[in-house]
Amino acid sequence: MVKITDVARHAGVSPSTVSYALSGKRPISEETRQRVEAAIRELGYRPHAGARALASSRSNVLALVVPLRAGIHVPVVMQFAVSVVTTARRYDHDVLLLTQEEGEEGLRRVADTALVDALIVMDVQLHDPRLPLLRALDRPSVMIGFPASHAGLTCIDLDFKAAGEACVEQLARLGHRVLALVGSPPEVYVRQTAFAQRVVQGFTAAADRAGLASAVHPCEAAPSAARRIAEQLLCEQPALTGVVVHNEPLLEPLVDAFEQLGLRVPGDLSVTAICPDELAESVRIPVTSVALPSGEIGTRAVELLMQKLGGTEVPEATLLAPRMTERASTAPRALP
Amino acid sequence: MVKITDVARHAGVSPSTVSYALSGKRPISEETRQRVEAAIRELGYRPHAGARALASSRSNVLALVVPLRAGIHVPVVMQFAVSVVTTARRYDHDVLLLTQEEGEEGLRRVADTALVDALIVMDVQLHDPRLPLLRALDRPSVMIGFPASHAGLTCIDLDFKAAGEACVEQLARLGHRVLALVGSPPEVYVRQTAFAQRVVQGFTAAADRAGLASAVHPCEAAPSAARRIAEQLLCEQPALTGVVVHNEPLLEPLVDAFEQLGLRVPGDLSVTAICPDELAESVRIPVTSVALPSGEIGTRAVELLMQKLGGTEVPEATLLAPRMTERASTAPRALP
DNA sequence: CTGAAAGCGCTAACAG
DNA sequence: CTGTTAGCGCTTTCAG
Repeated sequence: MVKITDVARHAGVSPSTVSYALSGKRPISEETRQRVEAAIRELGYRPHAGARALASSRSNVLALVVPLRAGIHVPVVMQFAVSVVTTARRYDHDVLLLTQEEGEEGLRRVADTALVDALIVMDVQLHDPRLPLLRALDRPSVMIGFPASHAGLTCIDLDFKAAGEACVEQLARLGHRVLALVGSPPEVYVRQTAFAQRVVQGFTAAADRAGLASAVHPCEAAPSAARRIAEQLLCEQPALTGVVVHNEPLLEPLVDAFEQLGLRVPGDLSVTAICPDELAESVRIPVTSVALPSGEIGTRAVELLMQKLGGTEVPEATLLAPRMTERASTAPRALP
Repeated sequence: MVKITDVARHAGVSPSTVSYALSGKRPISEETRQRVEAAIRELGYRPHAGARALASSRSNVLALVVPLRAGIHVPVVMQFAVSVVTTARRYDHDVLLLTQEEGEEGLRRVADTALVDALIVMDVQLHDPRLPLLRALDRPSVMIGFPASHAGLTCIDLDFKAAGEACVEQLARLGHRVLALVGSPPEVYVRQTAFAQRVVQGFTAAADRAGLASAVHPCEAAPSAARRIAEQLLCEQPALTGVVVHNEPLLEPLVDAFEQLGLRVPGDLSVTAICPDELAESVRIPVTSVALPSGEIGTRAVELLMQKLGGTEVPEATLLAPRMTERASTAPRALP
């Protein structure tokens, strides 16, 4: 293995000069830098990550904790993970993958052994048991999602309440008076995942404000549930003309189910969703939607972490404003 | 930060004794071990990962390279990643997440900097550009999937050829004489992903052997493609009664499309698939399928790597035998 | 702008 | 069964 002293000797400089040439932490004359770089290239030198971590107390590794639970949409998690890795690499960091299953002990382990410099935690619950730990850890962290109280923590997420409102307002603007929200699976609400509840809050508040009739239906994510929920909706709200879907796997099957029940989308029923743009676009009838920008959230999460690692203060809460795209699934309410 | 010398002092032993008590690499008297463990607990000691890696030249981290490409089914990748992480933890290892995008340079980087001890590479192509590198690296690796030639490498995967054959044989047994394979998206074949081709080989070979008519149709993964491909199949093979689906996102929509075209499944058309069991079970008409055991493959991949790290020889090729489960989508061919 | 040298915290000979 | 000690390869004062 070629080490820094080999490079130094080859370039006719001291090891510290090589180190500084690499880190840029102090000025190096152009000529010396050239020689060092040449030596590095010729010898194929790669600094040893462990030695570096030991000497500098920085591992240049971030931990990413991904959820495994039922009711979360896998492609969103994956897209998020990819954007975290990609962004981390831009800052010369790598990403260690942890599963939710490892729990608090896992977080403590990677932080206390200095395996990672900082942590990103996904799928935060309203009363997440990891909160006290994250506050106590000597390493910075960013949470995707908002717990009940985030004092002393850094959180980022789509503004799901505003997203729910935006969907309602759009439908209201189109003249719809009776709305329904088809939400996430019941277990997601039971375990108090904040984002699901926030959508409900926004949806209900906006509907009330606009004087619209509204109903909320948590729903299994299985496509087979689509037909059942569609029938139930039409039965309970015969005058229904506007539907908001916050349940990725159900979106396409639900639109199909409506059509099979003889309702044209958007002729009889306007549909909007909160989901990744790619999904909304891929439905047979492209769906008007508020984007779930997993990629952007991942990128921003890493950027926040990098600022914290650099000693910069960052806002405790970052709520991304909803961005709605009109597609083929919404239209003005047909006159009776 | 509490370090090993603190623990040693607190327990009245030498640092090396603490180290050995932790690693078990040499016998420690019961009494001493107790004292050391007590000291560790009382002080909340955690060995520093970097220091450990430097001194032992083992980071206890594995690299996992995940594919990002179009045409791969995200939940399979995710399930695979989770099983790798879970199994790695059982061996006291962590997992560093790399994206395909980083390419060969990424592999070289994490290997040469000693960030990781070993690598797992997914989505291997027939003529994968990473092969020479993996052979040359001084660290062991395991590939998920089989390249054209795997001499000097370790590969593991479902036996996709046998899986394709199993599907045909099952349909043949039920009396079906005209079969079609609805495959992965064209780009998957174009870039020569081995597993997709192997399914085709197995399907075609088994059909020919049994004297059955057969046709292969690569197909986009979008649900919207289902209706189109269904019509095309029936048009080109009017006598079609057996379909093999190797395209996860298309499975449910395709079954729906057949029914909408007036074909009963399994009454008029028997359908089998190669996909994760959970997917096959979740379709409205549960589908007879050969399981894609991502979890098992992940586990086995880690176990192979651990053996290699331990200096044990392992087989170059591990092909998992297909396991077929009969469900509601297959039935004997109706008499004309 | 550059060098010398003291660690970072742990492991693994070596010695007993 | 346990202790002593010499590194592992790099960063970062301190000195010039």
